[in-house]
Amino acid sequence: MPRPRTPLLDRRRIGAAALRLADDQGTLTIPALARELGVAPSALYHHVSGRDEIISLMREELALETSPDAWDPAQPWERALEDWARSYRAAFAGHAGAVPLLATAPLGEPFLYAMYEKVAELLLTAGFDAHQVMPLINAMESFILGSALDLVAPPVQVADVPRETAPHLAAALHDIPHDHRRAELAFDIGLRALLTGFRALLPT
Amino acid sequence: MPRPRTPLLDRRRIGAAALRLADDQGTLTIPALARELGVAPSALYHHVSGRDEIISLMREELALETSPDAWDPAQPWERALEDWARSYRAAFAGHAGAVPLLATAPLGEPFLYAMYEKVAELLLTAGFDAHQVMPLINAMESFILGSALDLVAPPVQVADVPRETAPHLAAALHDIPHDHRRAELAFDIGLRALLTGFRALLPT
DNA sequence: GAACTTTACCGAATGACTTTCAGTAAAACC
DNA sequence: GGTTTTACTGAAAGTCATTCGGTAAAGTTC
Repeated sequence: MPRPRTPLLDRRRIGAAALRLADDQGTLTIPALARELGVAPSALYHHVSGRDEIISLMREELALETSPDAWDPAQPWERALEDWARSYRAAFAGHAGAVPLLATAPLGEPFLYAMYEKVAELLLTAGFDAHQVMPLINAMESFILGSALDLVAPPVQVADVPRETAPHLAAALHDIPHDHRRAELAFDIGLRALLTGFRALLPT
Repeated sequence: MPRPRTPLLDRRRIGAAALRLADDQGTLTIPALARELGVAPSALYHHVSGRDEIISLMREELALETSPDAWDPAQPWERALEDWARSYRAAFAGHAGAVPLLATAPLGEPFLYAMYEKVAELLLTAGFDAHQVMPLINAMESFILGSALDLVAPPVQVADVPRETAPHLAAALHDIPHDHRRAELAFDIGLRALLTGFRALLPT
């Protein structure tokens, strides 16, 4: 009830607990988060302005958890870009339950600028036109974010598709896995296509 | 208070009003939706099972509003696929405020099967391997959905980027518009890259 | 066309949620 | 040692989604 001997909360702990909670519950509520942290709900408001800021802290935590050496800008640009995209998506995939929460109040935050800088340098030194760099980064990010959402999307169920009215769809669905590999297949083919398309933009 | 002479509600009206409301308010609440429709909040529950179903109706309404002849499968596959992607994204862009709501409980609904069937036929007759078709569709969809979210994402502000610590990012941000054209540039370059990459998958 | 059933709404109530604010006592500072 | 700051609690306000019993019109059956 009084001030505790040693602080129970800080922004880092709040973000981490929120991410953990959202990941396995699929939702984030202040009472549940407070319970997880062993404090009263109102205590949180001495550290953050509200729920939205907690979600921002979750993204920050996600970024901190992602190892910064997951990709190396010194490699050939295609390989480096691919590694970046994969590690970015893997960060989301590691907290699939929280993806809907993280995806919707999107990514304009200053702590991402270091990442953008690294990718921008990569693309500029690879020879891309300066005017193309941000659109390229944004396109990649859109694909990655969309793929993260796809990860938690309900798959098209083969059984639901009437073979008479949708024969081509039924054929395309044949042998497609229904677990996480479905989304991975889509991510793989899309990522490779993007990289191929990007390469074609380079001056020869 | 009694039963009205003529019904005030049906699922179509609910979906349309919800989409309109979410689009310009950015949020969807049952009381606000009921007010928009001129009924008590509880009246809605005689037509839908709950808020989630209303969101599903919003997507259905979005699909209905999208003109089905926006793209023609009889055209060359690259052109047809591009038109499909553009009309798909345009549907989201026409209700940008509702995108966060529509994006998160995604697209596994039966009323989309007709669209999938059309695209599947397109890709199969174009000569793509049957095993590639669903991954290709999913990848496209992820990119489109991510691009729709990007539409409402706060852009990286050039002013926030310190030129000393992020020189390449600052260079890449030079001359990049801050309005909707930013997202369009990214969508354009990404879409073209995907199409180029897809073409490379075809057997010669 | 009268009795019955069904339908489409209202109003009130419940429980969960976010957020605010006035205490409170320990910590930190001088 | 006294004052101020800090980090919490507890209660309360306001909103939301959802449920349920009531009501009178619409539809249905004979």
